[in-house]
Amino acid sequence: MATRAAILPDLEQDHPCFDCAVRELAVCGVLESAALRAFKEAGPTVRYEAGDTVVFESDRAANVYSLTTGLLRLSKLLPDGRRQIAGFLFPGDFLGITMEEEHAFTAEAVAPSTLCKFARRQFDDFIAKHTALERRLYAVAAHELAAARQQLVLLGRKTATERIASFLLMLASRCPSMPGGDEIDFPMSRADIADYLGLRIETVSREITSLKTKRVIQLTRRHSFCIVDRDRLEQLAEG
Amino acid sequence: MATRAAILPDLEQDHPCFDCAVRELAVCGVLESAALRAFKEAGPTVRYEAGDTVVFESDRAANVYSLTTGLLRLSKLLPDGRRQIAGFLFPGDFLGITMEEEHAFTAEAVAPSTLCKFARRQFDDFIAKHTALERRLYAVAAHELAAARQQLVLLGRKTATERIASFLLMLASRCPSMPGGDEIDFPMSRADIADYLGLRIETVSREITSLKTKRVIQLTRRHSFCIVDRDRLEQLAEG
DNA sequence: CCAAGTCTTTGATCTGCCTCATGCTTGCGA
DNA sequence: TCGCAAGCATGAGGCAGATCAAAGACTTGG
Repeated sequence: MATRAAILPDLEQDHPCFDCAVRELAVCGVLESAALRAFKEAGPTVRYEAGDTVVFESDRAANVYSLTTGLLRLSKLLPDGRRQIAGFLFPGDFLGITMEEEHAFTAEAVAPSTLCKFARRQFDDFIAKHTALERRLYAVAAHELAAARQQLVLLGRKTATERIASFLLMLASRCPSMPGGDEIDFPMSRADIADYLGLRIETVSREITSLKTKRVIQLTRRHSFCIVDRDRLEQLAEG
Repeated sequence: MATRAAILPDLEQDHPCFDCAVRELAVCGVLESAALRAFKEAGPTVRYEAGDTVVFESDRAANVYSLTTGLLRLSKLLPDGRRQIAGFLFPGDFLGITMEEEHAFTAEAVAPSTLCKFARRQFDDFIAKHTALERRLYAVAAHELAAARQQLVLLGRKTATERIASFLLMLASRCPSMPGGDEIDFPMSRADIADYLGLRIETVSREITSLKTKRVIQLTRRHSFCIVDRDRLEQLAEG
C-alpha cells in the first residue's frame, strides 16, 4: 500500500510528523514536505483516554481527525440501549468521512489514542488546493464502503462461529504483533466484540472458548491470542 | 438536494441528457452544458432486463455507471448459496465507487433498467479535469458509507418487525408514488427483501401480513402498498 | 381459457442464539 | 495482602426466527 520512502527528505527532524509511524498509511501519505508542514499547522495533536468520546452522533461535524495511535470504535445507540458498533478505527485511519452537517456515529476511544485534529473548514480549504489529498480521501471512503458492505454479509448471513472466526482473522491482519511473535493483542472488551458482531457477550465468550478447545486458537491473556491453525480458522470464517 | 434549475439553458433539445429525469440527482448534476456534452460523449446508454447481471463480483472494474431508470441490487454470495444484498440502487445512483481493480459486489437488474456507461479510464481522466465532479463523487461515497453503516445497525440489532418497518419507510422515501396517490410500487421480490434484511422469505411474508392485519399498511397489489398509519410504522421501525 | 410454473402465504415444528442466573478471574486501590 | 468491582465464563431454559411442508395466487404460453 505505502510505496514511497518512509522519510521525507525535506522534513525537519523535530517536526511532529517526522517520526509518525503511520504517515504513509494515513491520508497525509500523499503530501510533500511543504504541503505536510502546512497541513499539520492547521491542527493540533490531541489525546483521549480509553472510554473517552471523540465525537458524539448528532454533534455538528466541526472537526475531522487522523488517528495516529490507539483504537477507536464507531457506534450507534438505539433508544432502548441496544448498541451496534459499525467499525473500529486503527492507526492511520481517518475519522470524519461525511459531507453532512452532523456526525452520524459516535466515536469513542477503546484504548488510549492520539489523533491529529483539523477544523473542517480549514481542512476543506486545504483539500481544495491539494488534489492528491482529495483523491486519497475518495479512495479511503470507497475502501471503507466496501468494508462496511462486507460487514453486512457477516451480520445478515453468517453464524456466530463464522462471525467470531472472521473477526479474529480481521484482528490478525490489522493488529500488529510483536516482531517475531505471533501473539495478537486487541484492546476491545467482549462487549465491544459482541456489539460489533451482532451477538451477545455470552455467545462471544462461548465461541472463543470453543475455538480454544478445538485448538484453532490459543488464548494467551484476556486481550491477546495466537492463531494455531490458520487454515481451519479461515475455513470456519467462510462456512 | 438539487438546487439548480432543471433545464440547462445551453443544452440542445435532442441531446440524450436534455430530458433526463434524474440529472440533478445523479453525479452529472454538477456539470455545465459543455462539460455534460463531453461527459456523455464518453459513454453510451445501455439497457438491462430484470434478472440481468450488470457487473459480477471479482470482474475487472473496467466501467462505471449512472443509473437513469429501473432498479439494481448489489449482492454477494457465500460459497454455500447464502446471499446478502448490500443495497439497492435507484435512478440517479452511481455504480462503481471503488479504487480497486475488481468489483467487490455483483450488480443485477431487479427491474428493466437503463444506465449511462463510462469506461473507467476515461471517467478517471474526466474527473481529474472537473473538480466539481470529483467532489460530488466523494459526497456520494460518504453518503453511501453512512447508509451502509445505518444498515449495519438494522442487521446487527433490530428485530424482524423493526427491519420490515424500516424497509417500508425506506421504500416510501425512495420509490416515487403516483402524483396525488400514496401508493408505493416496489419491483423487488420477497426473496430480495429477505436477503436485504437478513431474514427468510417466510418471515418477510409473515411480518408484512402482520402489519396489514394491524392496519399499519395496506397491500394494494403484490408489489405495491400504502402506508395507512405512518406514525405507528415509524414507531415500529425504531423499537 | 386452461395448464404449468413461479412466487407468495400460511401452518407446524425445530433450533441457534438469547436470557437469566451464578461463579470465576483479574486488576486495582486501600 | 486483601477485598471488591468489573469483566469474563459457564450452565439451564426460553423464544424469535429458521426450517420443513403444503396450499393458494398470480403469470405466462399454448
